[in-house]
Amino acid sequence: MIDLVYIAILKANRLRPTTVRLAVLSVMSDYEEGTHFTIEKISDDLISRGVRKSVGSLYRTLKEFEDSGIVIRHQFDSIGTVYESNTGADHDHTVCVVCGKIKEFYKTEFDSLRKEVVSESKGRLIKHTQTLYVVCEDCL
Amino acid sequence: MIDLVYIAILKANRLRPTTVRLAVLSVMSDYEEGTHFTIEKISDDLISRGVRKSVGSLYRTLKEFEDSGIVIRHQFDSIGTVYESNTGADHDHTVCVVCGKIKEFYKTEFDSLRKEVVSESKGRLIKHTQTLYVVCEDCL
DNA sequence: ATAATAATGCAAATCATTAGCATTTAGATT
DNA sequence: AATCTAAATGCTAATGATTTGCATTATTAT
Repeated sequence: MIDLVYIAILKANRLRPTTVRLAVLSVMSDYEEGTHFTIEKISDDLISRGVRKSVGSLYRTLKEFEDSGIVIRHQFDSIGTVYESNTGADHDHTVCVVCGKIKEFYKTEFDSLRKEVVSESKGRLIKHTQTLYVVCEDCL
Repeated sequence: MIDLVYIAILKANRLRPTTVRLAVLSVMSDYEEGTHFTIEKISDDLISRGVRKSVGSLYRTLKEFEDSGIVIRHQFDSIGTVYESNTGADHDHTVCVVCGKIKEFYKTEFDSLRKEVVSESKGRLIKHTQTLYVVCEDCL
Protein backbone atom coordinates (compact mmCIF):
# COMPACT_ATOMS: atom_id res chain seq x y z
CA MET A 1 0.00 0.00 0.00
CA ILE A 2 1.07 3.54 -0.68
CA ASP A 3 -0.29 4.34 2.77
CA LEU A 4 2.84 2.93 4.35
CA VAL A 5 4.45 6.33 4.38
CA TYR A 6 1.46 7.91 6.09
CA ILE A 7 1.29 5.10 8.59
CA ALA A 8 4.93 5.65 9.41
CA ILE A 9 4.36 9.38 9.89
CA LEU A 10 1.48 8.70 12.24
CA LYS A 11 3.31 6.01 14.18
CA ALA A 12 6.26 8.32 14.60
CA ASN A 13 3.87 10.69 16.32
CA ARG A 14 2.13 8.04 18.42
CA LEU A 15 -1.08 8.44 16.44
CA ARG A 16 -3.00 5.39 15.32
CA PRO A 17 -3.32 5.11 11.56
CA THR A 18 -7.05 5.60 11.28
CA THR A 19 -9.14 6.27 8.22
CA VAL A 20 -9.61 9.95 9.04
CA ARG A 21 -5.93 10.60 9.64
CA LEU A 22 -4.82 8.66 6.59
CA ALA A 23 -7.39 10.39 4.44
CA VAL A 24 -6.26 13.82 5.61
CA LEU A 25 -2.61 13.00 5.00
CA SER A 26 -3.53 11.72 1.58
CA VAL A 27 -5.32 14.86 0.42
CA MET A 28 -2.56 16.97 1.95
CA SER A 29 0.03 15.09 -0.05
CA ASP A 30 -1.70 16.17 -3.24
CA TYR A 31 -1.15 19.82 -2.42
CA GLU A 32 1.91 21.56 -3.79
CA GLU A 33 4.53 22.41 -1.23
CA GLY A 34 3.72 25.76 0.35
CA THR A 35 -0.02 25.38 -0.14
CA HIS A 36 -2.19 26.86 2.57
CA PHE A 37 -5.47 25.11 3.12
CA THR A 38 -8.54 25.34 5.31
CA ILE A 39 -10.41 22.57 7.04
CA GLU A 40 -13.25 23.23 4.65
CA LYS A 41 -10.96 22.61 1.71
CA ILE A 42 -9.81 19.32 3.20
CA SER A 43 -13.43 18.34 3.67
CA ASP A 44 -14.30 19.31 0.08
CA ASP A 45 -11.32 17.47 -1.33
CA LEU A 46 -12.25 14.38 0.64
CA ILE A 47 -15.79 14.56 -0.66
CA SER A 48 -14.60 14.88 -4.24
CA ARG A 49 -12.75 11.63 -3.62
CA GLY A 50 -15.96 10.08 -2.43
CA VAL A 51 -15.01 10.21 1.24
CA ARG A 52 -17.03 12.13 3.79
CA LYS A 53 -15.61 12.82 7.24
CA SER A 54 -17.26 14.75 10.04
CA VAL A 55 -16.01 18.27 10.63
CA GLY A 56 -15.53 17.40 14.26
CA SER A 57 -13.05 14.70 13.35
CA LEU A 58 -11.29 16.99 10.92
CA TYR A 59 -10.88 19.65 13.59
CA ARG A 60 -9.60 17.06 16.03
CA THR A 61 -7.24 15.60 13.45
CA LEU A 62 -5.79 18.91 12.42
CA LYS A 63 -5.24 19.84 16.04
CA GLU A 64 -3.40 16.56 16.63
CA PHE A 65 -1.34 17.19 13.52
CA GLU A 66 -0.54 20.66 14.76
CA ASP A 67 0.49 19.37 18.17
CA SER A 68 2.66 16.75 16.50
CA GLY A 69 4.27 19.30 14.23
CA ILE A 70 2.90 17.67 11.08
CA VAL A 71 1.13 20.89 10.14
CA ILE A 72 1.38 24.53 11.12
CA ARG A 73 -1.69 26.61 11.77
CA HIS A 74 -1.91 30.29 10.87
CA GLN A 75 -4.45 33.01 11.48
CA PHE A 76 -4.37 35.73 8.88
CA ASP A 77 -6.38 38.93 9.03
CA SER A 78 -9.48 38.79 6.81
CA ILE A 79 -8.59 35.24 5.75
CA GLY A 80 -8.91 33.31 8.97
CA THR A 81 -7.40 29.99 9.90
CA VAL A 82 -5.28 28.11 7.39
CA TYR A 83 -2.87 25.22 7.67
CA GLU A 84 0.21 24.17 5.77
CA SER A 85 2.28 21.06 6.07
CA ASN A 86 5.35 21.59 8.16
CA THR A 87 8.47 21.15 6.08
CA GLY A 88 10.63 22.26 8.95
CA ALA A 89 11.89 25.20 6.95
CA ASP A 90 11.45 28.42 8.86
CA HIS A 91 9.63 31.13 6.94
CA ASP A 92 7.19 34.00 7.16
CA HIS A 93 4.33 35.01 4.89
CA THR A 94 3.07 37.67 2.58
CA VAL A 95 -0.68 37.88 2.08
CA CYS A 96 -2.16 39.85 -0.79
CA VAL A 97 -4.97 41.99 0.58
CA VAL A 98 -6.65 41.97 -2.83
CA CYS A 99 -6.58 38.38 -4.07
CA GLY A 100 -5.72 36.66 -0.81
CA LYS A 101 -2.76 34.79 -2.23
CA ILE A 102 -0.35 33.60 0.45
CA LYS A 103 3.37 33.31 -0.24
CA GLU A 104 6.32 32.44 1.88
CA PHE A 105 9.62 34.22 2.31
CA TYR A 106 12.73 33.73 4.34
CA LYS A 107 15.57 36.05 5.22
CA THR A 108 18.09 34.92 7.76
CA GLU A 109 18.68 38.50 8.93
CA PHE A 110 15.24 38.54 10.50
CA ASP A 111 16.28 35.74 12.81
CA SER A 112 19.30 37.54 14.15
CA LEU A 113 17.23 40.64 14.77
CA ARG A 114 14.59 38.64 16.60
CA LYS A 115 17.24 37.01 18.75
CA GLU A 116 18.56 40.46 19.62
CA VAL A 117 15.14 41.64 20.66
CA VAL A 118 14.55 38.63 22.87
CA SER A 119 17.96 38.67 24.48
CA GLU A 120 17.65 42.38 25.20
CA SER A 121 14.48 41.64 27.16
CA LYS A 122 16.14 38.62 28.80
CA GLY A 123 13.42 36.23 27.63
CA ARG A 124 13.42 33.00 25.67
CA LEU A 125 11.99 32.86 22.16
CA ILE A 126 9.43 30.11 21.66
CA LYS A 127 8.10 30.92 18.22
CA HIS A 128 7.25 33.88 16.08
CA THR A 129 4.91 35.00 13.37
CA GLN A 130 5.47 37.68 10.79
CA THR A 131 3.07 38.52 8.02
CA LEU A 132 3.39 41.21 5.39
CA TYR A 133 0.05 42.32 3.99
CA VAL A 134 0.71 43.49 0.46
CA VAL A 135 -0.83 44.15 -2.88
CA CYS A 136 0.91 41.52 -4.96
CA GLU A 137 2.47 42.07 -8.36
CA ASP A 138 -0.51 40.58 -10.19
CA CYS A 139 -3.01 42.80 -8.39
CA LEU A 140 -1.11 46.05 -8.85
CA MET B 1 -15.90 70.17 29.36
CA ILE B 2 -12.91 67.86 29.33
CA ASP B 3 -14.69 65.99 26.56
CA LEU B 4 -13.67 68.64 24.09
CA VAL B 5 -10.58 66.71 23.15
CA TYR B 6 -12.56 63.55 22.51
CA ILE B 7 -15.14 65.47 20.55
CA ALA B 8 -12.39 66.87 18.42
CA ILE B 9 -10.93 63.42 17.81
CA LEU B 10 -14.32 62.11 16.74
CA LYS B 11 -15.11 65.09 14.54
CA ALA B 12 -11.75 64.70 12.86
CA ASN B 13 -12.88 61.22 11.91
CA ARG B 14 -16.40 62.21 10.89
CA LEU B 15 -17.90 60.38 13.85
CA ARG B 16 -20.65 61.99 15.89
CA PRO B 17 -19.69 62.56 19.51
CA THR B 18 -22.12 60.16 21.10
CA THR B 19 -22.22 58.83 24.62
CA VAL B 20 -20.83 55.42 23.68
CA ARG B 21 -17.93 56.81 21.70
CA LEU B 22 -17.06 59.43 24.30
CA ALA B 23 -17.26 56.87 27.08
CA VAL B 24 -14.95 54.48 25.25
CA LEU B 25 -12.43 57.24 24.53
CA SER B 26 -12.59 58.23 28.15
CA VAL B 27 -11.78 54.80 29.59
CA MET B 28 -9.10 54.36 26.96
CA SER B 29 -7.46 57.59 28.05
CA ASP B 30 -7.03 56.15 31.53
CA TYR B 31 -4.90 53.31 30.21
CA GLU B 32 -1.15 53.70 30.18
CA GLU B 33 0.37 54.09 26.75
CA GLY B 34 1.04 50.67 25.30
CA THR B 35 -1.82 49.02 27.16
CA HIS B 36 -3.59 46.25 25.28
CA PHE B 37 -7.24 45.86 26.16
CA THR B 38 -10.21 43.72 25.24
CA ILE B 39 -13.78 44.79 24.60
CA GLU B 40 -14.70 43.00 27.78
CA LYS B 41 -12.25 45.14 29.72
CA ILE B 42 -13.73 48.28 28.24
CA SER B 43 -17.16 47.09 29.24
CA ASP B 44 -16.01 46.27 32.77
CA ASP B 45 -14.26 49.60 33.15
CA LEU B 46 -17.36 51.40 31.98
CA ILE B 47 -19.48 49.50 34.46
CA SER B 48 -17.12 50.35 37.30
CA ARG B 49 -17.72 53.97 36.36
CA GLY B 50 -21.42 53.33 36.60
CA VAL B 51 -21.95 53.28 32.84
CA ARG B 52 -23.34 50.25 31.05
CA LYS B 53 -23.14 50.01 27.27
CA SER B 54 -24.33 47.15 25.09
CA VAL B 55 -21.66 44.86 23.72
CA GLY B 56 -23.10 45.37 20.27
CA SER B 57 -22.36 49.07 20.49
CA LEU B 58 -18.90 48.44 21.85
CA TYR B 59 -18.09 46.13 18.97
CA ARG B 60 -19.43 48.68 16.52
CA THR B 61 -17.52 51.48 18.17
CA LEU B 62 -14.21 49.66 18.27
CA LYS B 63 -14.61 48.73 14.63
CA GLU B 64 -15.23 52.36 13.74
CA PHE B 65 -12.21 53.36 15.79
CA GLU B 66 -10.15 50.76 14.01
CA ASP B 67 -11.30 51.95 10.61
CA SER B 68 -10.51 55.52 11.63
CA GLY B 69 -7.09 54.57 12.89
CA ILE B 70 -7.89 55.58 16.46
CA VAL B 71 -7.10 52.07 17.67
CA ILE B 72 -5.25 49.07 16.30
CA ARG B 73 -6.66 45.59 16.61
CA HIS B 74 -4.47 42.54 17.14
CA GLN B 75 -5.12 38.81 17.21
CA PHE B 76 -2.63 36.93 19.31
CA ASP B 77 -2.44 33.14 19.58
CA SER B 78 -4.05 31.85 22.76
CA ILE B 79 -4.94 35.40 23.81
CA GLY B 80 -7.43 36.45 21.17
CA THR B 81 -8.46 39.91 20.10
CA VAL B 82 -6.98 42.94 21.82
CA TYR B 83 -6.87 46.62 20.97
CA GLU B 84 -4.44 49.40 21.71
CA SER B 85 -4.69 53.07 20.98
CA ASN B 86 -2.82 54.05 17.89
CA THR B 87 0.04 56.38 18.71
CA GLY B 88 1.26 56.27 15.16
CA ALA B 89 4.55 54.78 16.28
CA ASP B 90 5.34 51.64 14.34
CA HIS B 91 6.12 48.63 16.52
CA ASP B 92 5.78 44.90 16.90
CA HIS B 93 4.97 42.75 19.92
CA THR B 94 6.31 40.12 22.24
CA VAL B 95 3.77 37.97 24.02
CA CYS B 96 4.75 35.84 27.00
CA VAL B 97 3.30 32.38 26.50
CA VAL B 98 3.25 31.86 30.26
CA CYS B 99 1.80 35.01 31.78
CA GLY B 100 0.33 36.55 28.65
CA LYS B 101 2.06 39.89 29.09
CA ILE B 102 2.27 41.88 25.88
CA LYS B 103 5.17 44.24 25.22
CA GLU B 104 6.15 46.32 22.27
CA PHE B 105 9.46 46.60 20.49
CA TYR B 106 10.83 48.46 17.55
CA LYS B 107 13.93 48.00 15.45
CA THR B 108 14.32 50.02 12.33
CA GLU B 109 16.31 47.25 10.65
CA PHE B 110 13.17 45.14 10.42
CA ASP B 111 11.62 47.77 8.22
CA SER B 112 14.40 47.79 5.68
CA LEU B 113 14.30 44.02 5.51
CA ARG B 114 10.56 44.03 5.00
CA LYS B 115 10.89 46.59 2.24
CA GLU B 116 13.47 44.37 0.56
CA VAL B 117 11.15 41.40 0.69
CA VAL B 118 8.27 43.33 -0.80
CA SER B 119 10.29 45.01 -3.52
CA GLU B 120 11.82 41.67 -4.50
CA SER B 121 8.32 40.34 -5.09
CA LYS B 122 7.32 43.58 -6.88
CA GLY B 123 4.40 44.18 -4.54
CA ARG B 124 3.32 47.07 -2.36
CA LEU B 125 3.44 46.79 1.42
CA ILE B 126 0.18 47.75 3.12
CA LYS B 127 0.86 46.73 6.70
CA HIS B 128 2.60 44.02 8.64
CA THR B 129 2.38 42.11 11.88
CA GLN B 130 5.20 40.49 13.76
CA THR B 131 4.82 38.80 17.11
CA LEU B 132 7.48 37.03 19.13
CA TYR B 133 6.06 34.44 21.51
CA VAL B 134 8.46 34.24 24.40
CA VAL B 135 8.86 33.23 27.99
CA CYS B 136 9.48 36.59 29.58
CA GLU B 137 12.20 37.36 32.10
CA ASP B 138 9.78 37.20 35.02
CA CYS B 139 8.45 33.79 34.01
CA LEU B 140 11.83 32.19 33.41
C1' DA C 1 -38.62 73.45 16.81
C1' DT C 2 -38.61 69.99 13.42
C1' DA C 3 -37.24 66.84 9.97
C1' DA C 4 -33.75 63.74 8.43
C1' DT C 5 -30.09 60.74 9.59
C1' DA C 6 -27.31 58.17 12.45
C1' DA C 7 -26.61 55.65 16.82
C1' DT C 8 -28.18 52.59 20.39
C1' DG C 9 -29.97 48.57 22.94
C1' DC C 10 -31.76 44.42 22.73
C1' DA C 11 -32.40 39.92 21.15
C1' DA C 12 -31.84 36.75 17.67
C1' DA C 13 -28.66 35.05 14.17
C1' DT C 14 -24.23 33.61 12.55
C1' DC C 15 -19.79 31.46 12.29
C1' DA C 16 -16.10 28.79 13.67
C1' DT C 17 -14.86 25.66 16.86
C1' DT C 18 -15.45 22.44 20.80
C1' DA C 19 -17.57 18.93 23.73
C1' DG C 20 -20.61 14.97 25.23
C1' DC C 21 -21.83 10.66 24.39
C1' DA C 22 -23.16 6.39 22.18
C1' DT C 23 -21.12 3.54 18.63
C1' DT C 24 -17.28 1.74 16.01
C1' DT C 25 -12.48 0.60 15.23
C1' DA C 26 -7.49 -0.40 16.13
C1' DG C 27 -4.20 -2.87 18.69
C1' DA C 28 -2.99 -5.84 22.35
C1' DT C 29 -4.05 -10.16 24.65
C1' DT C 30 -5.54 -14.68 25.09
C1' DA D 1 -8.80 -16.03 15.20
C1' DA D 2 -11.84 -14.34 19.12
C1' DT D 3 -11.88 -11.13 22.65
C1' DC D 4 -10.91 -7.20 25.35
C1' DT D 5 -9.58 -2.34 26.17
C1' DA D 6 -8.62 2.10 24.91
C1' DA D 7 -8.92 5.30 21.42
C1' DA D 8 -11.37 7.32 17.47
C1' DT D 9 -15.51 8.65 15.11
C1' DG D 10 -19.95 10.73 13.96
C1' DC D 11 -23.55 12.97 15.48
C1' DT D 12 -25.73 16.73 17.68
C1' DA D 13 -25.82 20.10 21.02
C1' DA D 14 -23.11 23.68 23.22
C1' DT D 15 -20.02 27.41 23.23
C1' DG D 16 -17.93 31.91 22.56
C1' DA D 17 -17.12 35.69 19.94
C1' DT D 18 -18.96 38.69 16.87
C1' DT D 19 -22.66 40.54 13.78
C1' DT D 20 -27.22 41.87 12.41
C1' DG D 21 -32.22 43.45 12.26
C1' DC D 22 -35.14 46.45 13.95
C1' DA D 23 -37.73 49.43 16.89
C1' DT D 24 -36.42 53.35 19.77
C1' DT D 25 -33.61 57.35 20.88
C1' DA D 26 -30.25 60.86 20.16
C1' DT D 27 -27.71 64.25 16.91
C1' DT D 28 -27.32 67.35 13.43
C1' DA D 29 -29.04 70.13 9.75
C1' DT D 30 -32.97 73.11 8.37
